[in-house]
Amino acid sequence: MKRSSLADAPCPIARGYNAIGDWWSLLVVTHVVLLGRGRFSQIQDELGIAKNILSSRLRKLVDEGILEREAVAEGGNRQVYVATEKGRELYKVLVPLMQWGQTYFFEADDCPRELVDRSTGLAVAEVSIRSADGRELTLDDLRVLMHDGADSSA
Amino acid sequence: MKRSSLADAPCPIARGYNAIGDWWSLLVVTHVVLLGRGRFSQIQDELGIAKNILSSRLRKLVDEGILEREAVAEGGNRQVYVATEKGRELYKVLVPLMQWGQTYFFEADDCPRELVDRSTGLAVAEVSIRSADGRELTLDDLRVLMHDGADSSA
DNA sequence: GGCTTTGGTTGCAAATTGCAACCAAGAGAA
DNA sequence: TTCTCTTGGTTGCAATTTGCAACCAAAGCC
Repeated sequence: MKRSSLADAPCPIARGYNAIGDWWSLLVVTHVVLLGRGRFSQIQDELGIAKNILSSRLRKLVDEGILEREAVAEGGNRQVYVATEKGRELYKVLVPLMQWGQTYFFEADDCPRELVDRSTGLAVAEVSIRSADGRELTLDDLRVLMHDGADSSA
Repeated sequence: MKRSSLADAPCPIARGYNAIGDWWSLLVVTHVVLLGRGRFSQIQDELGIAKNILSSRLRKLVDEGILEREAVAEGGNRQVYVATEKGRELYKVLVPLMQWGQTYFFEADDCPRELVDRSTGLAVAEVSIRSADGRELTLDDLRVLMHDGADSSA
C-alpha cells in the first residue's frame, strides 16, 4: 500500500522526516547544502544515484521548499539547484550526523572528511545540546513535553 | 535491483545514513532514544508501522549496534529494546531535526512537543554549530576538507 | 550540418513496504 | 488444569518504490 504521509503528524521529527526521509533525499541535500554541489550530473556522478530517482528527489525537495531550481543561463538547459533558507538550516542536522558517522563508522582520525571553520581552518567542535541558560545537557537530562495529553518518560 | 550499501562510502554522513536511513528507522530510534519507548507493541501502536517492518527495522538496528534487545523477565517473551551508547548519541542529531521540524512545519508555539531540561524545566536552546574555540559558525563559515583528493567548495 | 553534453523521461524488472492472517509462548483467570 | 488473552513476532501476497538501461530534446561546439 501507499506510504501514508507523516505531514500531519503531531511530531516535528515525523514531519521533518516526511520531507527528507526518503532513501537518498538526505544525501542529495547534503551535496547541495554542505558541499555546494548544485548540478544534476555532478550529484548523480558523485552519489551514484539513478537519474530518475535523483530527478524525483530534486522535484520533491523543490516542492518542499528545501531546494530551488535556477537556470544558469537564460533559456539554456543547464540548471543549478540551490538550498533555500529552510534547506540551509539543515546543516544543523547534517553536522551532528557527520560527527556521529565519524565516531562510530571510522577509526580515530581515519575519516577522509573533516569539517573546519573556513576562515581559521580550525576544526568544528562536537555539537552539544544545551539548555536555554547554556548548560550542557546529556540525553538523560532531556524530557519531551507533550502538549496534547500523551505521556512521555524520556 | 538491490540497494547498494553505503557502508563503505568514504563519507561519514553516507555511512551513518546507511545505518538509520531506511524509511521508519529514524522514527523507531526516536521512540526508543528520545521517548524511552522500548516495547514492540508500544512503538507499533504509536508509530502506526506494520509489524513486519518494525520487526525488520529493530533487527537491523540491533545488528548495527544502535539498539539492544533485552528480555523483561527470565524466559518470558516480553522484550524491551534499549539504546546502546552509539544509539543514545543520536540524540545530538534528533534534537536539531526536531527543532528544524518545529520551525518549518509548525506555526510559532503551535508545536505539541517541547524539549526541556528535566531538572529545571527550562527549554532546550537552539542547537548551534561552533568551532573548536567556541565561536558560532554559520553554514557559510563551514568547509568540508577532503583528505582523499576530492575537492569541495562548500 | 553533425556530434557532444546536460538534464531529464520512459519502460521494465527487482526490491521494499504494507496489510492481514496466522502462530507460539507465557500470563492470568477459572 | 484448561481456557483465553497478550506479546512479539512470521508468512504470504499485493502495491509501491527503486534501479538500470535505453531513449530524447535543447543547446553548445566544431
